[in-house]
Amino acid sequence: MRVKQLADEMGVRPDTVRYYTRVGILNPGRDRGNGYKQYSQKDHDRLRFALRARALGFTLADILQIIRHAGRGDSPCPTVRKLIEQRFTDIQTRFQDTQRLYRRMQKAMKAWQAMPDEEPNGEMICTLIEHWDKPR
Amino acid sequence: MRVKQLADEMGVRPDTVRYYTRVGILNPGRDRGNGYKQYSQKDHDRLRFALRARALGFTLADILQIIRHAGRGDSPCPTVRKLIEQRFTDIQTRFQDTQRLYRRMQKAMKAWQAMPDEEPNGEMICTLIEHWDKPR
DNA sequence: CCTTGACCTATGCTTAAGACACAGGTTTAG
DNA sequence: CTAAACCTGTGTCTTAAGCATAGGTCAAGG
Repeated sequence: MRVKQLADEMGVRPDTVRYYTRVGILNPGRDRGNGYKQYSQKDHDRLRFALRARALGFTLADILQIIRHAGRGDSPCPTVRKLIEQRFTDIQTRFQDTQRLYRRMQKAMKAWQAMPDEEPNGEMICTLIEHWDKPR
Repeated sequence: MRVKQLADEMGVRPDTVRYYTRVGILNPGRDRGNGYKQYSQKDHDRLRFALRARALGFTLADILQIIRHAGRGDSPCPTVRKLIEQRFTDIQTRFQDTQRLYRRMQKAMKAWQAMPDEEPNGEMICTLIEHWDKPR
């Protein structure tokens, strides 16, 4: 199986398959003759696993670590439980940051409705941005 | 004024000042003699502006565009109003994506509390991940 | 005068997860 | 047999800095 076929079956782009190959999640052989990568059923299973793990917030480095564990016969589950806690903390932080920014932007856009456009002068580049949060 | 002094005054790292210089937001001169960058009051004002704009969700490319506008004497405000709408849409999308992932992770972690660790077999790498959302 | 150590600087490389560009190879239709 | 459509591998680009490295500067001490 070649890049495009595998990508189409899993609903991703060929570049994603190539990238996962580059980082070592997939290990295709090579077609002697034209040098094209040849993906096996094992690669197919791994890609399916990787996409599910990514949808749960694991990084590709996490996924690689989990696969390596499983490859040595160990149960990867304890690692998985530990890793998802770290990723959960990360997402929590990102969520809060994004929310704060979201609200700040909303507030600014609303305040700007009542403000006129002004020309830049020596000190100020844009009064909207430089005055948006100190209306006093 | 050199890199560190400007960075300290604005509460950022020297690398941030260097990066903003690389992308063209700051334009220091050079100290003949030792070749160190020399930042002026104009750079100081620009950095202050850039940090405020970044805190409102503008990208550095946006900021550069706004500064260029102002440099030609045009009022950058119409551009600013247009750009923040685009960034607001971006953040809205990111906020929703992050929220969805946050909830998915929460759900998975809860479901996993009742699931045992299992060894990997031929098809499965980790049952937690491969079965988390189809409990039948 | 010289040296040690602390601090500072410029430059280039690395990051995450792909997207994109490009030159060339392959396959299918006519 | 050729032209078009499609596919492939490789390399570069993206954000907004963080980090490593090698070397320069400055003050204190001998």
